[in-house]
Amino acid sequence: MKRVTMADVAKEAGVSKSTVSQYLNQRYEFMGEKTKKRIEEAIGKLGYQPNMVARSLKQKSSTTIGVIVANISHEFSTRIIQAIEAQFHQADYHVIVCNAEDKPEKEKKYIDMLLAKQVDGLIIFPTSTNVNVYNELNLQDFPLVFLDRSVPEVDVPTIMLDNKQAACLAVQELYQKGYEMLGILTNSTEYNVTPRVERIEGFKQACRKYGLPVQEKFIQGVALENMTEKIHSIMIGEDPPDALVAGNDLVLMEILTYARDHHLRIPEDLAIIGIDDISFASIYNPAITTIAQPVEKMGHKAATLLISKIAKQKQTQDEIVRFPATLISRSSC
Amino acid sequence: MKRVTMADVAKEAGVSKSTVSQYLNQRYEFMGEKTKKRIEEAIGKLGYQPNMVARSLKQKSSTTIGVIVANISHEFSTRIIQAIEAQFHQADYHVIVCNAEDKPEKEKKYIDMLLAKQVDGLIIFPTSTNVNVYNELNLQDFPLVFLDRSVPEVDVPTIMLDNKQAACLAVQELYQKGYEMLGILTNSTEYNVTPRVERIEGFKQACRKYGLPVQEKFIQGVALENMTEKIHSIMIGEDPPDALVAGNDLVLMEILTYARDHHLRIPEDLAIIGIDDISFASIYNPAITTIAQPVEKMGHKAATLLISKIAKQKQTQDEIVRFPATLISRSSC
DNA sequence: ATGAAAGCGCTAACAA
DNA sequence: TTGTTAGCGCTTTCAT
Repeated sequence: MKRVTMADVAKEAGVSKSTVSQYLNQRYEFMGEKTKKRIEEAIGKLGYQPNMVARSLKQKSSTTIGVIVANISHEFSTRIIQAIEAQFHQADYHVIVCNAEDKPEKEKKYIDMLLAKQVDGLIIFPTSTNVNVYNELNLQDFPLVFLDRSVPEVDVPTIMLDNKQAACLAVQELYQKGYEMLGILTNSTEYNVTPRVERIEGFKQACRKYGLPVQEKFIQGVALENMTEKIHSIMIGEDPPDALVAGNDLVLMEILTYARDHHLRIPEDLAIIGIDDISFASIYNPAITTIAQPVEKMGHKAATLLISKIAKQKQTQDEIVRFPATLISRSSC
Repeated sequence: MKRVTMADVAKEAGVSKSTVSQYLNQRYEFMGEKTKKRIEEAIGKLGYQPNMVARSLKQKSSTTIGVIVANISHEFSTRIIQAIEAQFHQADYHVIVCNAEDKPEKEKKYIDMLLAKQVDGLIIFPTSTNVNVYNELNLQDFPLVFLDRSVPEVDVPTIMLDNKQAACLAVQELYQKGYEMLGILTNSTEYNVTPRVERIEGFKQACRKYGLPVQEKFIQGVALENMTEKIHSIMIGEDPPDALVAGNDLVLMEILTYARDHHLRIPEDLAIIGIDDISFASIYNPAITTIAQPVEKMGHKAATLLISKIAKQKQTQDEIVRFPATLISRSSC
């Protein structure tokens, strides 16, 4: 497994390394046709492959960026990563994806590793606890973009859903369908994760707007492990809600599982709307109404934003870009 | 954004670069306590972060491996990638994931890019058309492992499902539930993609074993775009099958969508078993029986195998490791 | 116990 | 038009 280097090509072609380098970097301007041809042949004959590591060392750019996702198990995460990857692939960048599993220490560790690998930029779904780390990066003018969540203390361009509007859309739909006592369930709000907090807030605002009662006991941010239990306590109480908003795909699964296990008919016994349009919502029986994030657009935007930051094109950047959610109305409510 | 180098640390600590390097690589043996302390302090003070690119250039190892997945849109792909990533993370490797989108040219391009980046190894879901490329890698003793699909012409360790057994399991379950006319649908078999071909083969063998009729018209490998049409032609024909095996998750979605649109009751009008246990199968109404791949085990095995290959520990390696599928029986059939 | 120096494969002035 | 040379930041003999 011996690698062919530029020197080998140079020797084979009877020219110097620099000439080969010129050739590889398309600086043909002052290059003789015959030289070009000979280098071309030498490369072909030896099966030369440039060594990006050496190139990176010199150029101080790895044409690689890192994505640190808070939790890969949401369909939203994998889908937006695909969109991001597609965009960077076009720009000839590679993407290293890291899953922080909602753990700030892991996030920190990944940031360090990625920086050590000289990535040219970072897209982070921030856990909020590493504020000093983010600020440090920012101070050094390191290309950084936040996704999905915002960190008020840090001045970094952020791509996220208009969460309040999303929750509002859900409430509106339920209101219009005639439901009167709504609830919303999200993952734990312990760490003030933006989407959860904002969706709950939007939910409340919308309820007030439509004159619906706001029952705190039906508005819960609770860890997934305890979700079933929480749902149960809500549903067996006096005057249970007639409609529930699922804060994300995983919560939706919990609710559907509960509904099935307890023979709740959807939407007769309980109407459901899920925030995040997941693949099976449309084929579920009955089809589940959802609030969709414009995932591709968001991934695309995050990627192009980072690319432009890397290119130092200090183009005017809105600090936070909020994308609108759309309602995908189906039979479940 | 000025990076601190080893030279800076050396100066700050009043020692030479080599000593700092020793320190970083834990070669403390002959190092004075005071020197150690001073280097430690200098690193802390300057906030030094080693440059992995420089290190990689010297060491000829990037502590990065590449995974080229044939098609990321299968839940199987994303889940097994997670398992692989988890394993490499433990070994302090980074993983670059590339999606070949079932296109051999893209696969080839990714292989070249990853090699240029000096990845230490590759896990590939092979498209079969790049046989010469695989052989070249193999010839050079480049650490390579195949996943999900085998390539007969190439002698590379391969981790895959025991596809025949999987299909057999599906048929057995349907047979035992009393179904008599079975069919199986997979993605296009045009390129002889191992799982599709083998699942069909296993299906046929099992049907014969149980004395069930083998109707070629109910055994189809067809592109996803044309799946609905194909299902329709099968179901409206004379004596349609009373049970269908879905070759993978995407096919299952197609069948379920069709069933819903045409008001086929499951399992009364049509029983269904899906190969690949996807998250929503259990909460579907009715719950869908599936054949599960031991995804985590497979990812783990692929990763450890590659790691051991990288470590040149020429441990005895079975050329192809086939993992058994398991039946997850639910109400749908 | 620590330092000097060579070199990994490439790029980019600057010479020629 | 092409070659010479000096690094990029690190590791690793080999001296000292």
